Amino acid sequence: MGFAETFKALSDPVRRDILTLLKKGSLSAGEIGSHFDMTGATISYHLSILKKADLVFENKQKNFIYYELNTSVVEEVMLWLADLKGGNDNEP
Amino acid sequence: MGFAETFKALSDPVRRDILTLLKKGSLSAGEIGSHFDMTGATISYHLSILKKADLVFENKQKNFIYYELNTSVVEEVMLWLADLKGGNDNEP
DNA sequence: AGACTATTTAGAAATTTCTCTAAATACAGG
DNA sequence: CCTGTATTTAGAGAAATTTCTAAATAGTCT
Repeated sequence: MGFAETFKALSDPVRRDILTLLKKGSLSAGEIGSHFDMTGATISYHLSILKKADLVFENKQKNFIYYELNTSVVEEVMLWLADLKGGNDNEP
Repeated sequence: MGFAETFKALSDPVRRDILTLLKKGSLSAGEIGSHFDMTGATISYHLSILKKADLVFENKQKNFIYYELNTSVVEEVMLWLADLKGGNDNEP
């Protein structure tokens, strides 16, 4: 719930690739994992970081867990950057 | 020159604070350092990372080095995020 | 040139991050 | 209930990051 966690989450290439994958729609942990050359445990670790940063949320169905992009947090990060760039001094 | 470096650079709170400081205008390394409770060497390390990520550029004057925010890279990051969020599939 | 100031570089220690293997949990379906 | 599949948790090792102190550069000014 702070930018710290969000930016940290975005700082890893694997996690950014996961988010890009999720752009087209929700995917199960296994489906996500199949795009990478790493164990499911490692993917699970990355997903947990994205989840803690609120960049994704999960959706249990059967015994699959589907992950979905949380665009509202992406938007918050964009606002932070816009403020940095814009130099508008009216952000609290 | 890649997002990897840029996001990594943005992932540290000290470096984000430096960028926020630079929002109001350019500052010398020493002036930046005076806002933090760390040695000048550590600030220099953070500045080098921001510089490698092209998030700031430097400007020598007398024997001071002034650092300035590079808003164009901030904009590139915003575009990446906009694409992620928007799901507009027209980005090359 | 010499002294002084500003900043960076080098090396080392503490901490954090990423990845793996192995084991645990959760749940579905016969 | 038992077996099988999907995912997470725990523990450990390797690699990267952050910070410090001490020393090196670079440039100014008398």
